[in-house]
Amino acid sequence: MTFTAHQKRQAAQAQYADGLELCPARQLLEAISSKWVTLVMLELADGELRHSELRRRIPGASQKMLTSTLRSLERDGLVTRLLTLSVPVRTDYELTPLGHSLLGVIHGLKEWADENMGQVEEARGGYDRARESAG
Amino acid sequence: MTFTAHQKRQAAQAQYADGLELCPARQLLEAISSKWVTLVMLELADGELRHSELRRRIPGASQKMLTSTLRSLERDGLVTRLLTLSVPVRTDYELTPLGHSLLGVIHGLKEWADENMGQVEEARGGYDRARESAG
DNA sequence: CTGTATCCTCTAAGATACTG
DNA sequence: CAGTATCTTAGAGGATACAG
Repeated sequence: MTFTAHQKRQAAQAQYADGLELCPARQLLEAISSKWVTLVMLELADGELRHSELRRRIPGASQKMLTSTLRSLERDGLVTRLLTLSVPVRTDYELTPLGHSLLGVIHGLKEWADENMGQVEEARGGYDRARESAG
Repeated sequence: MTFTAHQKRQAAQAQYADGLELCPARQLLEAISSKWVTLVMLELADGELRHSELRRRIPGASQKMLTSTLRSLERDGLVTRLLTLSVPVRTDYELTPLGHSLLGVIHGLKEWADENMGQVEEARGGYDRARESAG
């Protein structure tokens, strides 16, 4: 059995892609770039909150997305879920120590963004204007 | 004209979502979480590289994705593109100062990931095992 | 109140083929 | 060598209805 150059390239790409999935930094990026993750974590920074309170504070998130975000945070060991079996039910969410430590990284991102996204904004404007006039 | 509670909620969500798009931190996350952005930037950390060299170093990226990643980095003012009109054509890519500064944030992410993704990995395993046995 | 189950849409990412 | 143009697909995100 022999392979064409094309097949070899495909194989290399597939292998590289698999390796990427295992890269810790890649996984972290995928975890925190999901739309509501950082917002939820920021809200929980000052202490535990009920599900309904989170919903009130992050009105953009649908109920489904909020729950699924919280589930993935819980699964990743970044948030703990406390269920109180009263009627009606009550659930509180709280950051774990690991979650708090991740919050540090998120603040780093936020800081850079606040300081530099203006420049990025400008660059985008310039780039777009150049294409517009040039075609 | 009056509105139902449902319509009001919808409006609030839409408005909140629009605000989110404008949030610098959100934009930053969207910019760097695109699949090949960080890899390209890391490769360019030590100096300029040709298109073909980048392609060789990041075999997982298709030609299309590499070009489109480089375009968006250029648009954001993070990378400069130097075109040399020889035959065949030659293009070199290099980080801008802004790009280098962003690299610092990326290293922060990477560091946290290297130190802590093991714990996340463990938490995931525990969570999944618990569901498996409990159902 | 909290959470699940469906269905739907939109787009990032990829495969492929072509041009200067 | 570098880049563009199409077509396809998988999955994130969302709307809605229902359940414990």
